[in-house]
Amino acid sequence: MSETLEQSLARAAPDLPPALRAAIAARSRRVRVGDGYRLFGPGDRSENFLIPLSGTVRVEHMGPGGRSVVLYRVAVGESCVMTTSCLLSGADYAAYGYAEGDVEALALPARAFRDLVEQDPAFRSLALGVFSQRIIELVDVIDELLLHRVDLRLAGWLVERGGGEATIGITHQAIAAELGTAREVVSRILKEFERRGWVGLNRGEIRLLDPDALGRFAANR
Amino acid sequence: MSETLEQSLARAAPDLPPALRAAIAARSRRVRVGDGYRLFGPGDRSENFLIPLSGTVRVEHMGPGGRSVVLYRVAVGESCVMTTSCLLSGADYAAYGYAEGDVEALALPARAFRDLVEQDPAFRSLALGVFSQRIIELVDVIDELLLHRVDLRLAGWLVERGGGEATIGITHQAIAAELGTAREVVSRILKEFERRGWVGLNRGEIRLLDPDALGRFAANR
DNA sequence: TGCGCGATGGTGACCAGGTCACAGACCGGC
DNA sequence: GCCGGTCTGTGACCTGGTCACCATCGCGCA
Repeated sequence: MSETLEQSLARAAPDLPPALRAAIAARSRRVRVGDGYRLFGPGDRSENFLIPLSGTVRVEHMGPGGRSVVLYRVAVGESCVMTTSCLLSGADYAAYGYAEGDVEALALPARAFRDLVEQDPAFRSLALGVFSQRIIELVDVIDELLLHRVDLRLAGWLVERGGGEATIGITHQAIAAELGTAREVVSRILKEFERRGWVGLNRGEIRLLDPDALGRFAANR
Repeated sequence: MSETLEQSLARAAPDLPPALRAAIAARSRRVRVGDGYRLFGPGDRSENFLIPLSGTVRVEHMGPGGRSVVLYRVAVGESCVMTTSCLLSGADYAAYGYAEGDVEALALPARAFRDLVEQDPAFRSLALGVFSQRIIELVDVIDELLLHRVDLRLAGWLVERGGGEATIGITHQAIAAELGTAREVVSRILKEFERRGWVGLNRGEIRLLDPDALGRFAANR
């Protein structure tokens, strides 16, 4: 891959103005990590504005008891603002970022971020848009946690995550982290779904036998 | 009160550069509402960037079942970004804003907000800072909700809210909304605190008899 | 003054979900 | 084929949320 940063960015974020892509590429470095790699976490001081070129970044919060929730995902061409936020507000990180799939990303240093905000109107609206988006997503997470009824949420999550595919490869523990609940709860509910014939269970995988029934069940919320 | 908007803003936000204060004041209108007034809510289309001059604005999220949580408070000189966020990201409101105390505020229309972001570096950093701050606060709320142990959280909340005062005037229902739990739960726990001699209860008020004990209890988290 | 009504608080019964403890199943490497 | 770690299943138990209902208070008003 002898592609320049700018070319990579053009593929990942074709909507950005070319001048902005050039400006970002000029001050970023390329980061490549494998599936599951921890890109950032509490205590790190590597304040970068991350822009995935391939793969996504899962941003999780971990509470004191070790339980965690997925706050949001950073898709290709979007950007993660957690680190930037903490930098700007002076607070410490409250989140971990993990690679999902092999991730290639641009890392724009905090200094360059500030400069671009000053100089480039398109970058400003990009940054503000991303911040807004994250705020909305966080409120959605809060809504989910308040609403609970884990069985309904799990059913909905399965259908959404399945996205037409017949099988989902994931552990119960990982699902628990997605939903902000405990592993045992996920196991119990999945077992119940299996009894009803909605899913088939194997180690590390879930077969969706009746996505429609799951969808209807989830819609009872 | 024949004070100009600019003078009011100078009192509320003395740290802002005078030129920025003038620019904000020039395009804002003054809003005055009484305690408890609903400043915004889902479905409204009055996109304003609110800057309280006196009183604070409580931003609450309400879930489908009618249960609510306080997301954050906007203090004097700060600003609420919920409406702005929704505007920028195209999503619908997920929150209500209520006046706490008699609130006087500047309302800066969305259009003016965008213009100021473009033109004024100080306003840009103000806006980005506020967004960052809110993100951190939302993650804190998520942390609290995950951690639960409502009795510990309630004890901590009482001490913090009391702030040295001997009495807090508030209903159990309102406390439940603060913590994102149910009224009955608050009543039960407060009753237990009363049995232990930590608080005294009267309709609409809570006397803190032993804040130290409450503090120690909360610290067990 | 006393009546009525809405807001507030108290309580018991019950269910959902989280925690703890532990066992069994599976999987890869040696 | 054995052994370790990882993943899953399950029962016992506790906390918290929901529901139903009543008691009490404050206040306006006949």
